[in-house]
Amino acid sequence: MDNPTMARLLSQTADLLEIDGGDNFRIRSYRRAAEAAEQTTVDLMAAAAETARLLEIPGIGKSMAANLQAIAATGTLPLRDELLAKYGAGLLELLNLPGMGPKTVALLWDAARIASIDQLAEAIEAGRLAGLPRMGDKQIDKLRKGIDDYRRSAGRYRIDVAEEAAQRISAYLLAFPGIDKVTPAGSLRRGRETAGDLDLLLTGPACAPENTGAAVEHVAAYPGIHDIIAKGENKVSFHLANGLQVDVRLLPSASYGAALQYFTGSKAHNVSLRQRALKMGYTLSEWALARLDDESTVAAATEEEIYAALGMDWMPAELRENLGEIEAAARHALPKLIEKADLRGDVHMHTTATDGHNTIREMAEAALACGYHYIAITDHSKNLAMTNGLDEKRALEHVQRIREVDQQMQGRIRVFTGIEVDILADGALDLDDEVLAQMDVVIASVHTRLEQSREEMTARVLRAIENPNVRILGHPTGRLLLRREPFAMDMGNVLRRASELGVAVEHNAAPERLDLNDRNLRLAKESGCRIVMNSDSHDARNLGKMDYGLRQLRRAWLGHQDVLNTLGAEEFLAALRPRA
DNA sequence: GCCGTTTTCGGCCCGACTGTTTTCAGTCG
Repeated sequence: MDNPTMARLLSQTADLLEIDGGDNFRIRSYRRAAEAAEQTTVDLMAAAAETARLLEIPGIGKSMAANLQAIAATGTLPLRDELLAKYGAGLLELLNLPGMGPKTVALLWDAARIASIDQLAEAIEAGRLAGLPRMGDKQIDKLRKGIDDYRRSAGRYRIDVAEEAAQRISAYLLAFPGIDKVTPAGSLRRGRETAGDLDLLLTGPACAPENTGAAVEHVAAYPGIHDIIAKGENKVSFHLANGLQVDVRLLPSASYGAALQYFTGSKAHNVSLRQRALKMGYTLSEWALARLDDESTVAAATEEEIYAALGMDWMPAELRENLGEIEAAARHALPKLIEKADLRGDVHMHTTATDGHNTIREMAEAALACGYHYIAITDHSKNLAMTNGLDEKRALEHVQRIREVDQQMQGRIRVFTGIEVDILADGALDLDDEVLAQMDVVIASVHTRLEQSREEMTARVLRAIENPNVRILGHPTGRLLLRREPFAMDMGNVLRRASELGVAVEHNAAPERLDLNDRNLRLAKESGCRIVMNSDSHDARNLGKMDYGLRQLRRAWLGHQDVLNTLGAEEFLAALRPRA
């Protein structure tokens, strides 16, 4: 069982306890433990053998350690099983409906023995909800609509989808006189891979308190709105046609910093920050940091002054996940994170020889325009027949052409030879070693989805990187690559071995790829594994588009020195595992 | 149930919006 699955069991137990009317602080502990299990780079299955290792994780105490050990040993948690037996599994699904919290779930259960979304839908149609406390016509309509929406899909949205929506809505809002600035907050600002909703903050004269009426009406008139969820004096919430929820907030400029801090989150970061504020005699809200005694404002206009008043350095939004950044900011020891200008090369791209849209020369010119010092051309190998993958003979001819273009560029940019080979089911590569030995950069990637077990998949990749020609492990987790679940691998083992062998691990920059998630990137950093950030471009226009991948690197606290292609051309080649 | 600038007990984050409440509970972020 992996960490996210264990985290889910704890989180469900918290939900069930809440429905059951359990102690709020005990419930919070289960929530906190679930978050800890989700975030930690410790492999909980392995750590379950040693209680001390579990206790080192913040949020895990004696009882939670015992719970994790029970899960590791039996695959289930007794308390959760007990509560599920009492209420049934459908109850947890009810919590997914908008406006449906534990109190309402408990009410529906107590009053009407409703324990699933289907039963709720049936009860609504049969009119059995009328007359229950807090169940007026509007509430029932809201539930009916919520069930429809939930069945239609919901879930989280890829970050580029949210960003595009943010840009369109911003352009509309900025056209209104008196709205000066639109700032996206929330997961979009923190650079997460997905966003559950979109938070937009508005400032300007039209957003001054007591004077927001016209601006609110303008927001509510946005042509892309599917339906309005809520509309107040300083907030409008709505759904777009694709189901994405947008929360627009109108703010006085005096409290812009407090609001930006607050709505950027994450929730865990904010909770910690407010606890810190309380200890210092302050209270922090979305309006201001204020004194507890006389309620006078200490800081509110900018994030910088709020963090400063709390004795901390300002930090980039990507770090705000309550993973130690608050302590680091208080010690004035925040890391200097990698930036776009630090990247000097891109060593994964395709050309017209296989499934790319541009020639070698065109890719080189485009990379030069991006300010890169070097690239590697890494077309597909023969196993990917659908891409016209290169066999041994064509691969050697291609190498020759790459070297010619390298000459033609006259040192303005270096063009390295390379190839992206496929890792076969048994861990062998699909091209001969003599050919691979000709390449500056050999990226080994898993492309085919085989129904292999976690152990088989791990063994397959471990064998592939033993090949001395392999210099970079590509698509290490295959995330979203096949639009299904990522490859299930023992990433801890793979990253550790890659580090020992000097094989670098690729992090793909495209929003639909993002090969390594936050946890795996942190794991790579802890393993001493070198990361290479590539675009995997199939089109010259995508070469410089590294923004999404960069934000993931920053979220994992990676700095310039942690990413291999921040080095110059010759240093980069020298730092890779020596060629066979 | 966790944790320690309140340190082994006694605390544990804050405000807006909604609906149905005649003064507030529940949900959400």
